[in-house]
Parts: sequence; C-alpha cells; structure tokens
Amino acid sequence: MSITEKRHTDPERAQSRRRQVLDAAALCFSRSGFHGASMAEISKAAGMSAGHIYNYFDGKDAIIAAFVEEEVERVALLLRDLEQKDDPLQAIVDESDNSVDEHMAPDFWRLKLEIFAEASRNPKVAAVMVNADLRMRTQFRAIVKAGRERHGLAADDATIDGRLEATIALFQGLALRALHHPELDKAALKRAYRVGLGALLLS
Amino acid sequence: MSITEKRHTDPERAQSRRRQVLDAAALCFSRSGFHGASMAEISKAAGMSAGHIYNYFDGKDAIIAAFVEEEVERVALLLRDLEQKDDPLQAIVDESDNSVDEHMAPDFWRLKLEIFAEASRNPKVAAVMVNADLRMRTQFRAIVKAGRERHGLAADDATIDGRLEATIALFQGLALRALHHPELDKAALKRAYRVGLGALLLS
Amino acid sequence: MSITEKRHTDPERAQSRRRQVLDAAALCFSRSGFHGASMAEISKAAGMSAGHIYNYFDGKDAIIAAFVEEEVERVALLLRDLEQKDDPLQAIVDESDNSVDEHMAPDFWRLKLEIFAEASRNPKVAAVMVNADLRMRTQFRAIVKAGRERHGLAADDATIDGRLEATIALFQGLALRALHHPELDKAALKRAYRVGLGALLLS
Amino acid sequence: MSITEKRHTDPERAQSRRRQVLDAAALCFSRSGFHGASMAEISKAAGMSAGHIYNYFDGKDAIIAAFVEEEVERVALLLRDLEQKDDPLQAIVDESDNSVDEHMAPDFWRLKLEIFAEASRNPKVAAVMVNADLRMRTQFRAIVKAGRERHGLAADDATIDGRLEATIALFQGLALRALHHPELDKAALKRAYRVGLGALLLS
DNA sequence: CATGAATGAGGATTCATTCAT
DNA sequence: GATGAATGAATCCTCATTCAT
Repeated sequence: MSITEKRHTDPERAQSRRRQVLDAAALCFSRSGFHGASMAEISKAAGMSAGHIYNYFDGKDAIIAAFVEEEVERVALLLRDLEQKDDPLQAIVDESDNSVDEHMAPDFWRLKLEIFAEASRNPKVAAVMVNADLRMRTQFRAIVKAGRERHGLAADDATIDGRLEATIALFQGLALRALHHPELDKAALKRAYRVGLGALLLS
Repeated sequence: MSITEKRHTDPERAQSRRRQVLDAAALCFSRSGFHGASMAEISKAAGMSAGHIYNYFDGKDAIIAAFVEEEVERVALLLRDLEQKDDPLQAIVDESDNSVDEHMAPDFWRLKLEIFAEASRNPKVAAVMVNADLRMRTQFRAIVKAGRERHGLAADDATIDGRLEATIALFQGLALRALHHPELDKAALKRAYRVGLGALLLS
Repeated sequence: MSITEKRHTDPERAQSRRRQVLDAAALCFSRSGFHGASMAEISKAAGMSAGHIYNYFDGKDAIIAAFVEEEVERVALLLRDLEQKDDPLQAIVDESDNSVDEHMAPDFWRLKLEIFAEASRNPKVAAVMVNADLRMRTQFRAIVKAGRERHGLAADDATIDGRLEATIALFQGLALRALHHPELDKAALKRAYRVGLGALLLS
Repeated sequence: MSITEKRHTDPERAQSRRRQVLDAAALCFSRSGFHGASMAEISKAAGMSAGHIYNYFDGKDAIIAAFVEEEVERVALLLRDLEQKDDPLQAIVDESDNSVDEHMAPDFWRLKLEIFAEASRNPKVAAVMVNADLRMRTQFRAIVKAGRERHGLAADDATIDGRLEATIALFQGLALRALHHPELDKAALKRAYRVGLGALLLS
C-alpha cells in the first residue's frame, strides 16, 4: 500500500519512469491478467529492463497495488465532477447511458475483474480497494444525501446507505454482465437502468 | 467446452471418482483460489494421487471448467424452483432479503469472483459461463415475461431484456459490494433492493 | 535443522536419492562453495532434475544443513572408536600423525572452512554445529577425564575443560594452516603436535 | 594479487577515497559478510556512488582483496612489537591471556572466518593471504629461533617450523572455538593455553 | 486402476557492473 | 571527478504434467 518511493535525483524522470511501468502494466494486465503478465512482459512493454523496474517498485505486488490505486483515483475524480453539477442525482440518471457504455467497454471491465479477483486474494490490494471504496462512497453519499433532501425525499442514514450500495452494485454489476453476455442489447439495458436508477435515487 | 469424458471400464466408479475430485476442488478453490490451489493440494484432498486425476480430467483447466459448470448448474436449479411459484415476480421481490444474504455469503462471493476472473482469461471457462448464463437468462426471461404480462405491464422483447439484465446485474453486483464494503448495513441494503427490484420487475 | 522428511512410498529409494543429492552436494560444495554451487549444478551432479531435489529437501539451506549434520556425525563416530581404546589419551598422542594428515587433506579442510563460514552467517547451520560440537565435546570430555584420572593427573572440571578446548582448537586450527601454508613441512608439524598434545592431555 | 592502482590526477585524494571505501567495507563486511554486503550497501556507507567505486577498485573482488591485505598487515605490525621485547617467547606465554581474548572477540573471529572462506575460493585472496602468512611466519620464525637458542633449546629448522606452525594453529583455531562453543570457559582456556604454548615454545 | 517419482519450463528477484551525463 | 540510471545474467524455487511400474 505504501508506495516505496526510492530516492531519485531527478524526481521528474522517476515519475515518468513509473508512468511508463504503470502504462505498460495496464496493457499487460488487461492482456494477460495480473498473474499471467510476467515481469519480463511488463518490462518489455515498458521499454526498460526487468531489473530496473525494481528501482521504482518494490515488486510485482507493488505494481499491482499502485496500479489499482490509480484506477481507483480515477473514479474519485469522476465523482468530483459529478458533485459540481446542478442536480447531480438527475444527472446520474440522465447520463447513465454514458456510464453504461463506459462500464461495458472491454478494456474497462476486464481490468476491473482482474482487480476484483486480485483483491479477493491479496490483502494488500484488498486494503487499497476497501479504502478507495470508502472514499468514493463518502463522496457519493454526500451527493445523494444533498440531492434527496433537495428533492424532498427520505434522507435518513439507513435509506441513504441502502440506496447508495444498491446503486453502486448496479454499476459494478455491469462488468459481470459484459462478461456473461457479450451481445446483450445495450439500448434496452440503458432504458432499464434509467428506471432502476430513478427508483433508487429519486424515489 | 464439452468436457472430454474418457473411456473407463466401470463408468459408475469413474463418475464417483470425478465427484471426489470436484468436491476436493471445491474445498481447495475456495481456500486458495483457482491458481493458488495446486494439483498436489487437490489430489491430497481428493484422496487420490495427482497423476491419477489426469485419468479423469484433461488437466487443471478442465477441472476448473467442470467445477464452474457445476456451480452454474446450481443457479439454474434455483430458478426452476422460482418458476413454480404462483407469482414469481413478486416472489423475487419478497424473497430478495434471502437472495441478498446468499449473494453476500463470503464463500459464495469469493468463489464467484474466482470464477469471473478465470472466465475473463480462460476461453473455455468463459464459454461455459456464457452458455450457462444464456440458459439461466432464458429461464428467467420466461418468468419475467409471463409475470409482466400477468401484471399488465409492458412485455415487449426489448423491455424484458433490459429489465432482465439490470436485475441480474443488481444481484451479481452484490459480490462486488461484499468485497469492497465488508461491513455494509445489510438491512438498509435489503430495503433498497426491494425498491430497485420492484421498479425493474413490476413497473 | 529439522530434516523435513516428506513421505515417500519407498523409503529406501528415498534414502538413496537423498544420498545422491548429498554426495553431489559434497562434490559441488567443495568445488564451488555453498553459495557458488547452484542448485542446477548440484542437480546435474546428482543425476536428477533441480525441481526433484525439492521433493527430498526443503531448499538449498536444508541441503547445507543436512550436509553439515552428516559431516558432524562422522566425527562422533571417530570419537566412539577412540573411546574403546585401552589408553585413549595416549592413543590420541600416538595417532596424532594420522589425525594431522586427515585434517590437512584438501577436500577435508576446504569443506570445513565452507561449513565454518556458513555457520558464522546462517543461524540454522550454526545451531547444527554448536549442537554437534556439544555432543562431540561431551564424548571427548569423558575420555579426557577418565584418562587423566587414570594417569593420576589433575581432573577438576575447569582443567579438563580448558585442556579440551585447547586440544580441539589445535586440531581445528589445522584447516587454517593448510589454507595459509600449503607447503608446510608436515613431518615437523607432526612432531610438534605430539609435544603440544602431550602437554595438553598428559601433563 | 597486485592491486591495480588506476591513474588519478590527484593521487592524494584518490588515496583518501580508497580509504573511505575500505572503511565502509570493513563495516559492511563485518555486518553482512563479503557476499552479503552489496556494492550498493558499501557505496552508501562510503558516501560515494556505486559507480564511482569502480574508479578506485577493479570490482568487488578487488575490494575484498585490498581489505584482506590490510587486515593481514595489521598482524604483521603486532609481531613487530613482539620482536622488540626482551624475552619474546616468554612474553607470548605471559601475554597469552590477552591474545586469547583478542582472538575470541566476535568482530575479530567473524571477519577472520569470512576471510578464510573467501580465500578458500578466491585465488586472488588466497594469494594475498598465503603471502601475508609467509611474511608473518618469517618474522615470527626469527623470534622463535632467537628465543629458543637463547633458552638453549633445540633450534634446528624442522623443529622451529613445526613448533611455529603448531603455535599458529593453536591461535587461529581460537576463532573456530568461538564459533562452535560461544560460552566456553575462557579462564580455564587461558590456563590451558599457557601450558600448551609453554610446551610448544619453551621445551 | 493407481501411484508418486521425475521432469523442465517459467517466474520473480538481486546485484555487480557499465556508461551517458 | 562523480553520479545513479540502466542492464541482464544468474539464482532459487514452484508446479502442471507425464510415465514407468
């Protein structure tokens, strides 16, 4: 979890090297999975010797953890955007078409599943995820609470928490649907999502 | 996808040997994951030499595939129960509390994630899952269609499919919530699920 | 230290395989040192795949430890022989020529030094050695005590212990002389050893 | 054997840089052993980049060799002191208590063993040691010869050489006793050493 | 049918050494 | 002179799989 930053004389270069590794990892992980991707494969994709990677990461686990942490950071950013909107709840429903598309993009869900599976076995990764989910949920929770109050809906803690979790489950479940049913009718799905999200958030 | 059934002089004994292996695998997989479980571990749990397993399965992948197929078969059975009910749709909503509990039982979701991750990498396993999902969906679809017609709700193909997928996503997403938020408030979640499921199935 | 004996159906074969490994190790260790000898080298010398060695030994350290334990066992046997003699103390002095030759045989001292160095760094090996030295000393101590009493010499604990340690040091130091001064005059050395040993044991 | 002295514009600075490295090496070697100490560790202790060390030493082996040479030089100095005494032989016996203490100090014997082991494998180091031992022996030899003649004892070459080697063995063996028997009774040992040394040198 | 001994490829990691700056 | 980024070879170990018995 703790990103061991070895001292480097040129922190910018170091940062860019770490980027290279993480980008390479993104490629390899989605191609071969966390464990299918060898350090050799990653190092080749990163344009750097395998040994050198260890100057930037403590080991393969650290790469995975850093990678997960980044992924997770991205979600936090999206939520911060959402928070800025006039009526975030309505925005979630209105923009759910895009969200559905995003969650079902092959690269996206493949990587997500990889992360989930790793977390279910690797406690370090699990810790990163649980922590990230907590931050994400906290942010999201504030949005939902404010939104529901503004809409004059029940906004007690339990209700909020329940709706929150169900909503997240609905989105996270998309990766699994993409896996199980690659040819599903996305248009129809999106309509259903508007119904489901509307019910969970705005009723 | 079709599991190679080797010729055996005594097919019954062979069948029981396969069972032993699959039961042992169930134990080991849920303990150590698909890849964490070694053939040696499985063979010991199965009370049989490692080499001998290869008389019943083509390899570790075949065990995983057979195992997944069984798991997946179990869901189909649950649905068959559901089909018998008077008002299956209402039953889904009414009994969602139990469903939530089931989907969030650690053994359940851990194994599910294992399966998902494997499917995203192993085409044989993916095929088994896609096929099983298809069967399950077909069954479920009939239930939903009949139910909605009976309730006088829109029951065109696209609507049915959309609601179906969203409903399944909602349930499958539960495993991911269990992973991300081990301490979530299940009571609140169940109330939200009744709302979400009601909207998706009965509106 | 604990020799992990994996279960083998044919314990005799297993024993002989372990022998092969230990013999190969003896060769490789004296050729290249403990750390210079790679598992690959050892496995080739043992006529067995590298992987297979791990069915008999927990790892390289375990091979080293087992190897040391054997070496050490050999000394105990020599002492048991000594114990049987009529006048063991006199025998030590009288036969010191042979002892000197043995301790200065290149294979002998090279291996000894390897063991000493390993023990000074590897606590597991050190434990084996300290323990072995204790057993050896105990045996030797009894011989010296009985011998001195019989010769009517001081035989209080402190005197015995001091003479004992000095005598052992004298012999163990031989390996170091062989290393430092390969061409030393062995005949002259043997005469001096008779003087030294006589003084330490019989005066 | 001859340590390659690279050309440096400022030989004095170079000399002091070499010192830094050797001092750092002393620290690291006694902490981690020759092979346990990495160039990175040494370079950090020396306050100098790893790469830069190669401007002063041909490689790690060269550092070890230089280090050993220094160590070995120290012994020669001790002997020169001894030579000055009135009755050096008696002094050896009389001061043997101190010698025993010195040889059994953990830092001392640990490093010695490291050196011995290295020498048994690394011909360059062995050469340094053999050579050093020769010089030391020559010095010591003169002392013993003069001493014995003065005491009216046999002083033919063979006798001298034999006694010499045995005496050295007795001292060098101390490192091995310290390793094998950390809790030995030093007082008793010292008494025994006086006996042994007396016999070897003064009889 | 059944065993488990044996293989061998493959993977993560370390570290002495080089070299552009 | 001095740096430390970069290399790549070498090492230990694991494990699915095969096969003689």
